[in-house]
Amino acid sequence: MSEAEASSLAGRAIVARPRPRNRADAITAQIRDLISLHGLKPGDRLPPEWLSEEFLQASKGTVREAMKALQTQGLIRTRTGPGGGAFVTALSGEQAIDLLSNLFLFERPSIADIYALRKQLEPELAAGLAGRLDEAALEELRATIRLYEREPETVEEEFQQRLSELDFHSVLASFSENRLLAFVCVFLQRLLRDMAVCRAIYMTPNPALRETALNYQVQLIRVLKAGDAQRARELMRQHMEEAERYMLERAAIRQHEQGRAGERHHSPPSL
Amino acid sequence: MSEAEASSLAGRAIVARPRPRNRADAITAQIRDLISLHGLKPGDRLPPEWLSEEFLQASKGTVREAMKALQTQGLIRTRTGPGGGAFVTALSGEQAIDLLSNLFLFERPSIADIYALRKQLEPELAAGLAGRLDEAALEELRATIRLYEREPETVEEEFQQRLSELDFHSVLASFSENRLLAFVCVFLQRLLRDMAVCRAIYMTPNPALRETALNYQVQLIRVLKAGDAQRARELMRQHMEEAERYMLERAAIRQHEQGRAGERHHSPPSL
DNA sequence: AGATATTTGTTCGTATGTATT
DNA sequence: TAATACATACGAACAAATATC
Repeated sequence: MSEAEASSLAGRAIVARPRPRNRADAITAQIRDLISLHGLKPGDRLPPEWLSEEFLQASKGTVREAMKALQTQGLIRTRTGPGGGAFVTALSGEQAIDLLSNLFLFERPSIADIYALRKQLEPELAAGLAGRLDEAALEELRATIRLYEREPETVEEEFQQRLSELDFHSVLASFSENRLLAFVCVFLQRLLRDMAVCRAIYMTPNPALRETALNYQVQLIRVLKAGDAQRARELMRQHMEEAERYMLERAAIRQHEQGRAGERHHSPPSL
Repeated sequence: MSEAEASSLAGRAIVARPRPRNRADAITAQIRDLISLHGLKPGDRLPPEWLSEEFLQASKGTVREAMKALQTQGLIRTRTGPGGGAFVTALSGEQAIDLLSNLFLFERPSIADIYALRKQLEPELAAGLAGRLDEAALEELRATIRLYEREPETVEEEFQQRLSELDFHSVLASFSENRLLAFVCVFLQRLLRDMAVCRAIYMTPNPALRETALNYQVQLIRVLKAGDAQRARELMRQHMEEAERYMLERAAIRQHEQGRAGERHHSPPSL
């Protein structure tokens, strides 16, 4: 069986598209199909005739609406002026995370939920990087560490340092050859960042944790350079477990304090 | 420090929004902020005055464009008729996966990439479910298995059975209390489904694999019912490793065959 | 540097469709 | 059934951005 046959068969079997609710949605699907059918790649310009009112049998406003949908899906971007028009783009990781962040807007995962994944994935990420980082990459990691090397003086600085600590993990992820793994890790970090509880926790000074985290990361850079995958995995695993323990503990204390105060802060979701 | 202070501080520190490229984008952001600020929840109706041309200082078409963006982000849905309008919704898992699928459209992850995550996550998922499934859930799993119990007779049936096999994992995920973990697992399954290579592999008959997969899943249901988390984890780990081994092996064979034939099928991305 | 052509972005008025009461 | 309140769609004109000559 050829690739094409397989593709069409699978396509028939899998994609059960919902009936479009209006003209704009139908056009969105139509243009997506055209892109797919013609194998357009990022950077390619959409032929203007595909977007013409005559071809689509819709007015300019409706077509614009469809384009806006494709745009927010990260599939195209438009440019004005001569030679402008709609161009195929690849959805960026950041944009994808922004879109995904809406998924857990109203029903946030718990700290334990997030760490259940981090504990599994970040060690693998670290292990996969052992012996594969060049000097420039190592230096970038060291530079990130330097941002929280010194004792913080203000609450704001404390907070910024914690964010940089998370950044360390993002930078690490960015070096992974497994884009999928990197993406999920960065997404998990972003979820942590955005959680109100975590943000509050991040602002409570904790010199001891800072010290040990720093220690982990210095060690990690060393074993990554040495190419010891097993040791890197183990280090990260310990780091994750310690971090989770700390976060859960602080969250419990906070909840207890708030319970005593009798206050119920239903903080609005941060979009 | 209060929750509100923490939130605003963090907000300032984290969200560095790119300047909107046009009026519609600005309105999109503005409305999102209004929803967030007023703590609107799924089901709530957006006050019509927020969408009025006077308030937003924009025309109908532009406002509509902004609404279309919010709609494709899964944040609102609109209803016609009296009492209709724009309503806040929670982004559904399916819609989120659809949005995410665009991320790896042009640069697909490899089978190894996907299994690097599946191997870590699915065993945890299984372990977390041990002893927590009621009879209805167990029955749903058994029903899924029945779909590929019998020997397939046609290629199409073979293919459908493989999809049902993947469905087993989706159903399993749907029972998890960790929505985040469930989401990532289902997304990984979807990535596998959509890969052209996998679809081709799925169509090559393999009675032995079907048999062992079935065996794994029957055993898994048993230990889940018995509440043996450790055994569930181990079973799933083995199943994942075996599945990966098989997929990689078949992919290598396929590539070899195609190399001999001298053909290069650049299959268009399936949107 | 400045005029010009091309293409997206925005507006306004109007008309039609659709679901509730 | 009819009136109502809302979304959806159209089209012509105008504004803004940007590449080319």
